[in-house]
Amino acid sequence: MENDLYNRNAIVDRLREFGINPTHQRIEIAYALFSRQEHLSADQIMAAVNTKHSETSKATVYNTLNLFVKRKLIREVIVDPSKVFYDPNTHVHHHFYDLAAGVLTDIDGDELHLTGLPKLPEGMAIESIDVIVRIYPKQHLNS
Amino acid sequence: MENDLYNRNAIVDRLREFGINPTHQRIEIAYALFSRQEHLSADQIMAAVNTKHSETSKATVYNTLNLFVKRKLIREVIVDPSKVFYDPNTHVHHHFYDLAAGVLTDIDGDELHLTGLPKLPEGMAIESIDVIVRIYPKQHLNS
DNA sequence: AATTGAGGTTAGACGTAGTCTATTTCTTGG
DNA sequence: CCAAGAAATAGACTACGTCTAACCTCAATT
Ligand SMILES: [Mn+2]
Ligand SMILES: [Mn+2]
Ligand SMILES: [Zn+2]
Ligand SMILES: [Zn+2]
Repeated sequence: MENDLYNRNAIVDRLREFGINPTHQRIEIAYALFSRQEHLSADQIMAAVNTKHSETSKATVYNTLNLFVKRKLIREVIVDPSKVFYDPNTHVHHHFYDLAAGVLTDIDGDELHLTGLPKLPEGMAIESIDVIVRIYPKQHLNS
Repeated sequence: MENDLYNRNAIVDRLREFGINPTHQRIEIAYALFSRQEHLSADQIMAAVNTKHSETSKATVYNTLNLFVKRKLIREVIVDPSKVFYDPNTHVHHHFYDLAAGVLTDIDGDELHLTGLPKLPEGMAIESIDVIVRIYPKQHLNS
């Protein structure tokens, strides 16, 4: 993985671009997300970062993810009432959410379009638009 | 409110239509949602139902809301990681979410349209499509 | 080299939405 | 009235996320 776009050197640069001091824990957490390019929960990220030897506390995982979100290095996806997913892809895009597997998949922002958005309530501005397409396996036996 | 569409008699009928045995607590919870026509959290519903004298336990509030959702009498809206909202409006529609106030507002399903939804992953079917437009007051000082 | 202080990490207590369990109460039909 | 299933309940419990207070790291200052 020498010329991986998401090697640790590239990640250090990326953190700096976003005004984030690249500490060891921050690099590992960013690496977990960017090298996989998947949607992970805080839990999954903590597990990924602590596989070899326990390096990072729960507090740091949450501190770091919240910092990354605030600096817009990553994005939060809220689809499951029981946990937040973190998304290394900050391009405009949307999501399939597989209800059976609990897995998110990207829908390209160039494919899916919205039309007819009504004017906003007075004095309001848009922060973001999230489209979630909830899907399930056809042969799924529902409770 | 004699000829309210959402008086308790109409609600009893509605519960029966959806195969729900209309007990006292279920009627009160449905009434809280349908008479207001607002998006409420479990917490707010419990408060609404227990204003005069405490009639309904937390367990019953959650049992009942989950039953209503399963029978599709109401719908869940997942926009805030800290609580679920319950929506008495089950027509196809979407939502503005005011991040500052924590309040949901409906966007009519006839106004906002989606185009270019890619084909689903193999063997999957759509359960629902949620569009959340997150908005904030323009003069909002961000953290 | 010692001191300082800011930024970062940590363990573990804490808050809290939602679930579960064991028990009690209600309803309904015989 | 009785039996039995359905519903409601208190309160223990779980789990995600936050907070606090102590500790560590490191670079700037003396
Ligand atoms: Mn958050
Ligand atoms: Mn639920
Ligand atoms: Zn994504
Ligand atoms: Zn709605």
